[in-house]
Amino acid sequence: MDTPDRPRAAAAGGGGFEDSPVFNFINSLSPIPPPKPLDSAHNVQLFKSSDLAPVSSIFASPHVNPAKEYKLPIRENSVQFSRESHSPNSVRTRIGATSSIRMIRCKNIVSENCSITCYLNESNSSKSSQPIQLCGGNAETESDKNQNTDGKKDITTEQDRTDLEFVFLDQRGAEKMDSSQSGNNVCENQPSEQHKDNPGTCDGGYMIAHQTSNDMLSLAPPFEAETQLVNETLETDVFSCKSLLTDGSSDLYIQNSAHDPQLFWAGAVEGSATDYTLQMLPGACQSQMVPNDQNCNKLNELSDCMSMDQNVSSQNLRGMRRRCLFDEKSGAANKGVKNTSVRHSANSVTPRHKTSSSDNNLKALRTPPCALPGIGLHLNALATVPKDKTVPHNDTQSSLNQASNILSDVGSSPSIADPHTVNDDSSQTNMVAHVDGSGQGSPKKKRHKFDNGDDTSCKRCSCKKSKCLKLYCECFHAGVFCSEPCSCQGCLNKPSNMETVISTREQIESRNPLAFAPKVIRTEPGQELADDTNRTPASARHKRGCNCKKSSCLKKYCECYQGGVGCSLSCRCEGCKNAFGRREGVALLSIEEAKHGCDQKNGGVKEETIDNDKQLVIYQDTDLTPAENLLTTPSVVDCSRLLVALPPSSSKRPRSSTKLAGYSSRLEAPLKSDILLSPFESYAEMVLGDGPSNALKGESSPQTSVKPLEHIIVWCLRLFPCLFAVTQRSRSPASHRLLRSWLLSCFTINQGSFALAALFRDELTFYSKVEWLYIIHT
DNA sequence: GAGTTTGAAACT
DNA sequence: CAGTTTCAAACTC
Repeated sequence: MDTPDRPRAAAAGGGGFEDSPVFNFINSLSPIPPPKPLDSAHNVQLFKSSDLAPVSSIFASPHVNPAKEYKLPIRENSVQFSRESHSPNSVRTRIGATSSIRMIRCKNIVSENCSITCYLNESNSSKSSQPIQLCGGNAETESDKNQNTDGKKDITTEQDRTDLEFVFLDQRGAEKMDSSQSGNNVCENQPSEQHKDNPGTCDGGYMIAHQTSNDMLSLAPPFEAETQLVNETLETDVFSCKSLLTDGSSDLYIQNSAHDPQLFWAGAVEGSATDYTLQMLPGACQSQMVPNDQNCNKLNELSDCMSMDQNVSSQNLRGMRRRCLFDEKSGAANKGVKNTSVRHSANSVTPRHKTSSSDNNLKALRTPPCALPGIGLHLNALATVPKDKTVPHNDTQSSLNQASNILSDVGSSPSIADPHTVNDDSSQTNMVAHVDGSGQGSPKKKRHKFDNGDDTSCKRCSCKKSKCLKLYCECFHAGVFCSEPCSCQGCLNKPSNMETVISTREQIESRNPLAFAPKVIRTEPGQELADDTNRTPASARHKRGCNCKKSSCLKKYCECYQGGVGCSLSCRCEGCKNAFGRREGVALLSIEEAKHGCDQKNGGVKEETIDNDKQLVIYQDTDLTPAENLLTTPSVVDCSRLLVALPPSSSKRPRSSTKLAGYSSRLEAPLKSDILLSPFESYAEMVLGDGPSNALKGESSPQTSVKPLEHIIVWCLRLFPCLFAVTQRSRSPASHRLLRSWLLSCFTINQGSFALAALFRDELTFYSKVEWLYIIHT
């Protein structure tokens, strides 16, 4: 394990990427490269073959799914902030995970005197990092340099003076940035007219802060060059979180790449893991900034720094999308709300100014709820959704979901919110719109279903006495700010009360670390949503069991039922009749059957139709067991727990054996795939030392020769090849050390698994483009 | 839409 | 940790 220094082995092109033909090729690509069907297909296939990831979604080419394309604007629009609207409150942010990214729009930053040095990747020509001087507030710059160390303090301090609002964006935010469809520009979402013509031009100034420890950051960049950029940036402290915070003079808004600001808290929905992660991380915040206004041109390139070059190719878009999944999900509700507008402006994004002018309040954010930072919140939450609530899901997108779900499984996540995730898919979009339309006049309940779908979307709570600062409040629980749709009274769950909200969350979390964890954790991500789908339903577990007495676990009072999962041994329910699986251990199938399935060790996924319910029962690959064991309640460990029955609504879903087959292959393939396996092995060896390869191959039971932690790592790597790829590309020994230490620390704390999950998820998300490169290179 | 039921969260 | 109270969602009418 202590071999961080080891050379990244053979895998993926062990050589420096920047030197590789692929790298050169990528750099030479025009910002708006033509789609490459073959590549995408290839990529998809590769991923499918792997356990992980749903590459397909990641790399889905825009062309393939036009609908998605126009979706991006939606999300971005979903949250609209006006400049003026930002509240004077300072927000204390936390980094949900290593890769959490903050995007902050700097008001008039350009006009300010501050000089900011950024290393940007020139989209086309200038490849590597070039320092860019931005004008901002001097104070910022200096403060950054001096104050990097303690972001929190700085932030707090700032509160006093502050005009600043901080929102920590998780990767989603980054994704958004990346998401610039046409131009790779941060500005992508900006008014279409402007941007299309001038990809490089942004009217607004945005600052993107990437919060992570320096080390972590260094890890992140797939390529040395990028890494270097980041590191340099960090070193210079040009944009440390502190600096941003410290600069009281400047108005900072949080915005996503789009003009319309969206607030996302890192790990908003997710569980407590985030917190831990943060704590573990070395404190410095790193940031990348994207300037607003005219300077955007230069700054646009920053986005590249964050996640590969968008320039790279159309594939970037895919990556974007994939990353965007979180957002999209979160934005589901928003979509619904703004759906109409979205349609109208399919291509154009609402200028932030519009919003700003109209909304001065944070409420402007209504559409996109803000995920609360920090404590207990994280992305994992993509959640479980009762089938009936779920929105159709696109295969391609599923990749992320899978990953996230898996993680969430592993960890806790948040999701509370659970359910109702929305996908990028065009179909999804339609669905959302449809729903939305129906919901517009519909009562709160109906709206609820959809809103909940989004992890980060507003839950439309109607709290009266809790002030939306207790778990009773769905919004609070989900880590989002209450917004317009809410009918709460005396609500304190607002950006203006950040401190209160955060402290309250901390309090609650300290009491119960799992408080913000999702009630139901799914093993497989988002697939459950699938409409189209064939997607296998995810298996799910309970964070903690239900305690139903009168509802017989047949109503939504039951968390398990609501989450679309069966009750488990961890439940304390009485008279359980959960349609998704009874507590006694038998869901739709008898335990024996389940065990039989496990024994067969088909590994893959088996699909069975249950005549009675027309539900799908899936046996999950037992390979996952090790990790699950760590993360699961002991009581739930047996094979039966892996059973998942789709909610009744799912019965409608068409089941395509084809896709299922694909899925199964995905699960199985990784082990068999030379392409992926090899890298993993090398990585495993690097990290774990000799011998792990077997574990990776599945030849030996993990427990056999690998220590628990190591085993987990191996498992994670199997699940997230991209992580491997990323780490492998990170040449910095420090990166490896950091990764290792981080993993270790994750497990030293309670719920470390959650943190781990968050870590990996973030890595996955953040580096999706790297993945792409990796695939190509391979 | 109002009232009831329910079970989780909060409190003691 | 158990019992009670509070709370807001789910549900019913």
